[in-house]
Amino acid sequence: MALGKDYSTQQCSIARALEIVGERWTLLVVRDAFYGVRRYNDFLSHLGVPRAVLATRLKSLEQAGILEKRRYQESPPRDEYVLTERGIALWPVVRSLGVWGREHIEGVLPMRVFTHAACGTELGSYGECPACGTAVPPRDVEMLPGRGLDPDPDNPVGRALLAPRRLLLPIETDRV
Amino acid sequence: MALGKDYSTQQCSIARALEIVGERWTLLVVRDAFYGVRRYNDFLSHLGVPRAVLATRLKSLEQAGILEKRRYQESPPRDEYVLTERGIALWPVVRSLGVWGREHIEGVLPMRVFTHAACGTELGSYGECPACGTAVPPRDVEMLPGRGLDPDPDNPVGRALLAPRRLLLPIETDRV
DNA sequence: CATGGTGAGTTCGTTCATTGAACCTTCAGC
DNA sequence: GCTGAAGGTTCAATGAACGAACTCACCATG
Repeated sequence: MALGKDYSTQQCSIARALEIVGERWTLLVVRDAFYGVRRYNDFLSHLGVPRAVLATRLKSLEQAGILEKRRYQESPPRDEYVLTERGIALWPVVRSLGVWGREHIEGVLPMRVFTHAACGTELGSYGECPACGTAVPPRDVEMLPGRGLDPDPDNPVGRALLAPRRLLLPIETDRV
Repeated sequence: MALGKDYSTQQCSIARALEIVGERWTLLVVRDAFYGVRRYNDFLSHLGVPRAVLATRLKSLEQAGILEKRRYQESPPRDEYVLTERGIALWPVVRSLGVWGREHIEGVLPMRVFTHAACGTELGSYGECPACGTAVPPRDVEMLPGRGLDPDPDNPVGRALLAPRRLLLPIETDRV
C-alpha cells in the first residue's frame, strides 16, 4: 500500500486498521510473528521480502505498538521483534484470512491446522473453539502442518515450522 | 499491494488470500459492498478512490468470484456489483479488522454498531451474537451509526448509511 | 594482526502501481 | 442538436517495491 497510505476520507475503523496493517507484506510479518519468528534474518528468509521493505515494516509495526523490539544480547547488540498485546489482538484477522483462503480459493489445501491445545479441537473461522464454545487466545493454539504443506528443505524457518508448535513461542532454527 | 502481487514463495492460505484481497482499496470496496453499495459512482464518491484504481479492483474482484457484475437495466446498459457467497464469506475478515481498529487504535470511537437483527444484541468480537450464542450471518446483521460517526452531508452514500440498515441490502441514494 | 563470517541493516537504480485530471462513449430528456 | 449522467479509459507525474550491492560492528580463526 502506498505510504500516501491514509484512507483519510474514511470515517471507519476498518480503514484506520488498514492504514496500519494493510500495506503489502505487513500482515505476513505479523503472521510469522504468531508462528514464532522473531529475528530479522528469519523474517527475511521465510518471507522472501526485500530487505529494505522488511526494515520499513518492522519499524512501522513497532511504532504502531504491534511489535516490540527487545534486546536479547549485548555485544554484538542484537534485537528481536515480539508481538505486543495489541499485536496478539490481530489474531482473529490473521485467522479469518487463513480460513477464507483455504475455503474459498480453488486448489488451496490446508497448509496448517490450528487446534485448541487444551482439547485438540480444530478452531472455527474466528479462532474460537467449537467444542468449548470460547475464544481461544493464541497462546493456547497449537499449530500443526497440514496436507497441503510442501516444505522447502533449504529454509531453516520452514523446517522449524514443520513440527507441531504453540503459537508465539520462539522458533529454534538449527542454522547451518 | 503491488501487482507484482504474488507472495509466491509463501506456502500459506493467508498469503493466497492476501494476493486477492490484500491490495490497496480492495477490502474497502468489499466493506462498502457489505454496506449495500453496488454502483460504480457510489463506490467512487464514498471511497474517494481514483477511477482507474476502482475499475481495476472491480475487475479483479469479479474475476476472483467475490463480486458479481449484473445488469440492472438495458439502455443505457448499467451494471451493479454484488457480493457473491464467496464475497459474503469475507465478513469475518472485515468484521475482525473493524473490531481491532476500534479497540486498538487510540482515539477511534465506534463509527458503526452492528447488532443481531433478530434480538438487537450487539455483536461480539467474533461476529457472534452473545445472547443467542451463534454466529450471525451478514444478512441478519443490522448496522447502526455509532457515536464516532461525523457524517459528510455532501455525500449521498454517506447520508444513506446514517439510517439503521441490514447489511447487503442495496442502498437508496437520494441523488441530487 | 589479517581474514572471514554473521546479523542487521542502508543505499541505489530500475521497475511497477497509484494518483488525479482530462477525455471518451452511450443513452435519455428537452 | 444540446446537455447531463453513468461508467468507464488514457496519460503524465509521483511514489513505492524490488533486488543487488554495500556498510558496520562484532566475533572467531590461523
